Amino acid sequence: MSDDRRLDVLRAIVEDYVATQEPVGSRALVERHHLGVSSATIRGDMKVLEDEGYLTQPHTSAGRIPTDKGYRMFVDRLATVKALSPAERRAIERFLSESVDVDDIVQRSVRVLAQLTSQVAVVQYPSLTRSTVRHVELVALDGHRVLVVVITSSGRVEQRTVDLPSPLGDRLLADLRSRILPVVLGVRLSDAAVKVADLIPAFDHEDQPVVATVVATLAQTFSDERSDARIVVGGTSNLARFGADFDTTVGPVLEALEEQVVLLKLLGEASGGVTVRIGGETGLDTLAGTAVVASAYGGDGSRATLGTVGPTRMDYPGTIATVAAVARYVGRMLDDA
Amino acid sequence: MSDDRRLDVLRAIVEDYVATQEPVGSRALVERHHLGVSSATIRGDMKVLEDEGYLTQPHTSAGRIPTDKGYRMFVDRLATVKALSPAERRAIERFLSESVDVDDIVQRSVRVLAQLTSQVAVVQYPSLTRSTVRHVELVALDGHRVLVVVITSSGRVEQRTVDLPSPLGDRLLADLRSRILPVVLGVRLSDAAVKVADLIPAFDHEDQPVVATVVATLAQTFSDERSDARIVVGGTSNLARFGADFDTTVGPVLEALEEQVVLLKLLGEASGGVTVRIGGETGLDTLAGTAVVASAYGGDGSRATLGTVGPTRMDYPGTIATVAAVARYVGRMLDDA
DNA sequence: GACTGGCAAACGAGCATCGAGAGTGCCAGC
DNA sequence: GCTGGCACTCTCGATGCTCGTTTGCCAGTC
Repeated sequence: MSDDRRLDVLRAIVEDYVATQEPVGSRALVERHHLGVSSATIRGDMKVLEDEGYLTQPHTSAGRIPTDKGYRMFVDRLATVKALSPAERRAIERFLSESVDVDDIVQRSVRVLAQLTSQVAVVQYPSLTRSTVRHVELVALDGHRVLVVVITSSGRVEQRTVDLPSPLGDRLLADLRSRILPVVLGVRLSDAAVKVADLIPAFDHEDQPVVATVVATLAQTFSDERSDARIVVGGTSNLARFGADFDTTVGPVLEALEEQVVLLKLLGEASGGVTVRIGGETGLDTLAGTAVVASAYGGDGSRATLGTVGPTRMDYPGTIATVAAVARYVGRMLDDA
Repeated sequence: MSDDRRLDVLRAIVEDYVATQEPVGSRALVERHHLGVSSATIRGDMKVLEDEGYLTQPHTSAGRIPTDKGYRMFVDRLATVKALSPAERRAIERFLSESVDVDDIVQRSVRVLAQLTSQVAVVQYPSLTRSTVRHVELVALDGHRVLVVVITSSGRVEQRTVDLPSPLGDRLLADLRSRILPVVLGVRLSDAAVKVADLIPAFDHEDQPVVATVVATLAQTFSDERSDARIVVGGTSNLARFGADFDTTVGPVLEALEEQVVLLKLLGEASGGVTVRIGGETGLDTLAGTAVVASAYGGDGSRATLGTVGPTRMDYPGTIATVAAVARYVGRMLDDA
């Protein structure tokens, strides 16, 4: 028995099922794809594929549909890479190139991704921890409060208000500013937090409480967890494609999309290229039937993850190509900026 | 015939229908509410109410459900104001009071609103146009680019990068900064744009092109439309309560929630207190069956709108109370900050 | 005059039945 | 190793039935 043909059958089934959303039977298969054999032979192959766990049937008298394992095999060994059409390429490039700032880039990537894949798009904000400090500003609001603003090399601006234990004079504020800047400029955020802390002893003893308060907030801003966890979701109306049943499919997905923590777990730590997680591989039981296609983007200064969430029965080659392309463009834009 | 009783009947029907989600018949009505009359009498009243357009029946042998007009009447004249439970009050106050900045406030209000109402929550970012300039910072990135940062009285930070036509020296940058600040500090954003433009002639003729570029960006940042239109949505998984049918109910709502323009229209210009829009009153045909409860929040410095989107068969008194309470707290927090 | 009890009529929801159609699994034969 | 053929299984849609709910109305009562 030819192993090759069995894999061809698996590929054909995945492709047909993705296209029609209906279980595919042996007859339909031989009609659509010109495999050189009869339906009976295909039936034999299908049986073997089912025994090996790549296919399953919803019920006896229906065709077969791929299992998660089947999709996995398809993605790993069977799918042929689909190049993006020039039109899509241009669409991505043009739309993203109009962005005016980081917020805008993220916003636009979500839109493009959702639009092109017809799935739910998820984009994580560029990570701060690896980027460096470009500027720090301290603004006195009134006697008792100071606004701390940190601008990073990735173009993000973080601000925080500090309530002071005692008033902070203009002289001290200027002093603070002039001492902080040279120490942190161009330094990685993760390291900057430590460096500013070292400054405290250099101030007059009586000023130290106030200075410490400001510095603490500054350090907190540097190592801000929230911004790292910030994620934007779009294209939720594409959930319509998931399936009719709200309670078992769409509901759980919507819930997952609202939880930052869950989302982060979903995107996972994409290492190099595009990562595909199918069904149980997402690590979330409630998301059976969904798959995640994710990719890291950006250089060292702004590394983070972006991707799509869709039904396991999705167009993997197309989705992978789109995610990869968007990740590439977004990365380029951030590194240029 | 007592008009009062008919209205009681309408109220009872709305309340029962909201509670059970099922058409309510005359018998069930007399059993649950101790109106002092028999079901036959109620039937008569119901008939009249239907003729007047407050009720309708899905089919002949079913009970009645309220029409949009019925809900309208209920909201306007029948609903008794439901005070928030102390627990809810505390929940709102505690959760919101932990916010560290404006982003956080908005984020948290969405969460609270969605949680307490079990509906989709929508919060518009505090408007910038009415707030004033608290600080302006110009940071030289390299010879050819300057980062413009504007901090507003409402605590928002807007930044923009400017590509310069020619290099901008430190001296000129400092000069620019020192001239801009006194002119715009404490001035409304809408007015500040004009004031900075007046500064250009004061500079050396050769410097004017560079200055003009920076000033133009600054003006643009002051009158930034995007931030005004920024809206955060949450609790979409509560759409499960809308109804089973995805294509006709949930889908369109999700689509509407993705479109900023539509959302803005939905929130509308809430004037004083809480505004309720029922069904067609939203002005969007695709959103039949949905109602919007919205309220303006914030003082002059940060006025904007927030609210919830839910099915017309919602707990109006509860939702109205919650929206009002959240709007009040959010407004207070912003005005304090 | 307003309310009540009773009753026929209307209608959807649920259930069982039935036939059509699709697909499988297997076997004997090439 | 592949093929045609055939019995078997199972879902899906249509049909027809019953049951329960609710209405609308009318004659009678307070």
